[in-house]
Amino acid sequence: MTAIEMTNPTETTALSRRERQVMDILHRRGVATVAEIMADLPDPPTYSAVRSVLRILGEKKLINHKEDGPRYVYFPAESTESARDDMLAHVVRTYFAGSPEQAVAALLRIADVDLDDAEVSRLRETIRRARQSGR
Amino acid sequence: MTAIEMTNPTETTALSRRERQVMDILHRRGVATVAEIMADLPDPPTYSAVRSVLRILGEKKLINHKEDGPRYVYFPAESTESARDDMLAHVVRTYFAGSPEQAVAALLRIADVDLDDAEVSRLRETIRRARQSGR
DNA sequence: AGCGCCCTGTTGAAAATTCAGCACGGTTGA
DNA sequence: TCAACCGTGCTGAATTTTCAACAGGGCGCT
Repeated sequence: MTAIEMTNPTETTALSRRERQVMDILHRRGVATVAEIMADLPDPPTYSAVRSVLRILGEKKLINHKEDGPRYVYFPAESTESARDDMLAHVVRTYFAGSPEQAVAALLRIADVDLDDAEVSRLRETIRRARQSGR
Repeated sequence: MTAIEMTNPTETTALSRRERQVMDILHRRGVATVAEIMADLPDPPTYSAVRSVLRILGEKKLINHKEDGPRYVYFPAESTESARDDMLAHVVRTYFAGSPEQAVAALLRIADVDLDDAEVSRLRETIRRARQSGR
C-alpha cells in the first residue's frame, strides 16, 4: 500500500453539508461569530440553525470557542496550516491522479501565470531532481 | 467586487456527504461501476444505497452513465479538468487566503520537494513577473 | 431599579439524506 | 428450454441533518 492509497478519506469527507460549509468559513476567517457565519452561509438559515451546527462541531472536537466580550467567537480546533495539508492531499489524489506537479501547473494557470515552456520544463526538472535525491 | 469574492460557493459545497464522496470517487476513477463505488466508499453502504445516490446525482445532471456490457458505468458530467479549477479556486480561497503562491509552496512541500531558498525565490519572482505583465 | 436587547442553552419537530427490500428483465450455462 | 444469477427500477422506511421556537441570564440604558 502506497502513501497515497492509505490517505484516510474519512477525515476530509465525513462532514455533513452544513458542517463542511461552516468549517470552510472558519478556516477562511480564522475566527467568527455566529452572525458572521450566518451571513457567509449559502441560503442562510436562522441563527438557531447555525448554532446547532456549531454545537455538533464542538461535540466532534472540530472547533472551539472563546468569549469575546459579550459573545462567543468560534475557530477550528485544528490549525488551518495542518488542515491545508489534508485538503491538498485529498485534492491531489482526487483530481490530479496523485500528481502534485499537475496540481502545481493548474494552480499557476489559475493564477494567470502563463509559464512559457522553458519555465515549465525547469520546474518539472527541479521537482524531479528533488524527488530523486530527497525522498 | 473582486474575482475572489464572487466565487460561487454553492457549486463546490452544495452536495450532501454521500453525494460528494461518490463524486470524488468518480473523478478519481474517471469511470466506475456501482460495485466499485461501493467498495471505495467509507463505511460502505449497500448496493441499493449507492444506486440511490447515483440516481439523485443523475437527476441533478452531475453524472451520466452508459452501458458497459451487462452493467452501467457512471462518470462525471463535468470533465475532471474543469472540476479541478473549481476545486482549486475553492481551496485557495478557503485555506490559503486567496494566495495561489502559498498553495503552490505547500504543494511542493507535500511532494517532498524541499526547494532551497534560491529556488523558492525564483519561483516567486516568476509568478510576480507573470502577474504584472500578464493580467 | 426596571425595561429592553442580545446572546446562549435546550428541546423537539421538519426536512433531507441515506438506506434496504422487492419486483422485473436480461444473460449465461447446463 | 429453463433455472440461477446479476443488475436495474422503484417504493417507502430509518436515520441523520437541519432547523425553529422558547426559556434563561447578562449587560446597558433610562
